[in-house]
Amino acid sequence: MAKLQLEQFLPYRLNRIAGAVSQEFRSVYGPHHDLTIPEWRVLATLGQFEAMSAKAIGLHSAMHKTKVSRAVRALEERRWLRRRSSEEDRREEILTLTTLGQKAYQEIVPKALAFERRLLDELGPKAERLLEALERLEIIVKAR
Amino acid sequence: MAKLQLEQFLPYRLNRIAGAVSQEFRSVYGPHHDLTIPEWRVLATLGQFEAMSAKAIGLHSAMHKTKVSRAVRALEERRWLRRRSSEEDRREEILTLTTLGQKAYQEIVPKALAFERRLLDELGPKAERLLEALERLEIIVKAR
DNA sequence: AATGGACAGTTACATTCGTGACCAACTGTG
DNA sequence: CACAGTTGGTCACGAATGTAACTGTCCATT
Repeated sequence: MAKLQLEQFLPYRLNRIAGAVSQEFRSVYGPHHDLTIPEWRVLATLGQFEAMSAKAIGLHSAMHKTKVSRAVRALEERRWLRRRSSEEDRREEILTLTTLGQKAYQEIVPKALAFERRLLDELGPKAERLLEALERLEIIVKAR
Repeated sequence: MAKLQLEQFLPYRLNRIAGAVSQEFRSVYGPHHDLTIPEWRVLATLGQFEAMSAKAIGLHSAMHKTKVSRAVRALEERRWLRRRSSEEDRREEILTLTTLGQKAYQEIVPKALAFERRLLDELGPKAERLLEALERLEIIVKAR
């Protein structure tokens, strides 16, 4: 009689751990800035690339276009980003962070990096291996 | 000016990969059995432990009690599990798989294990490292 | 230049999910 | 044994998410 130990099963473990890490990470930007995960991803992408369309943000941060659309509107209402329609293609809107948005980004990034470093430090020598394996796993899963 | 590469950022990568793996895995049991993830987890837990309360299932499979409640009802309506109230504590219900549920479990488990093995095989020697690191990471994150 | 298909982004609708209130049953303290 | 607090499970509600339809724009073909 075949059995499976759920707590050892890779898809389950990945989900569980990813959820726990995200939850923890949320306590980095949550209390001070009250961001959702989609909003954080949009902020992070715009902080990284300066100007970008919603479509491109979705591609880069692996989010559905409606998710991006809502996160963008939320950040816009917060005056953290601005949109202007593109010259070349008036269907798309070029999004950029406002000064306020940049300030928030600059506040959060060091905390985010510190959070990540703390995790990796606690992992010690296993950290390097984890990152390598994740890289490979990402490629494997993408290739389907 | 501090920057952060979202695509390299650990919480994001974990989420992304976990989601992709789950998505892929869903194609193992999805088409034939049309299960949601919570339903799969309940099934897997009962298949593993024979008899269990909803509370215990939630603890073991890391699900909110309402999620468990709904998944249990769905499986019950499908006649995959049965409930009887406990003798010792009449608040709780002891859940067990029906013959039908066991049959489904027996069908899915080999596919699930094959799916996992295929992933680990493709990871090659990195697989061992990944599992070790995940184990450690799980402990670290739980300890907060 | 006109038309049809593709595409960026938004909106409406249905589904899923978590929070909090709730009920029934247990447990401990007096 | 009475009462207060706790616990297992469900339900109602609001928030978040995905699917599908829709609007406006672009572009290829005629």
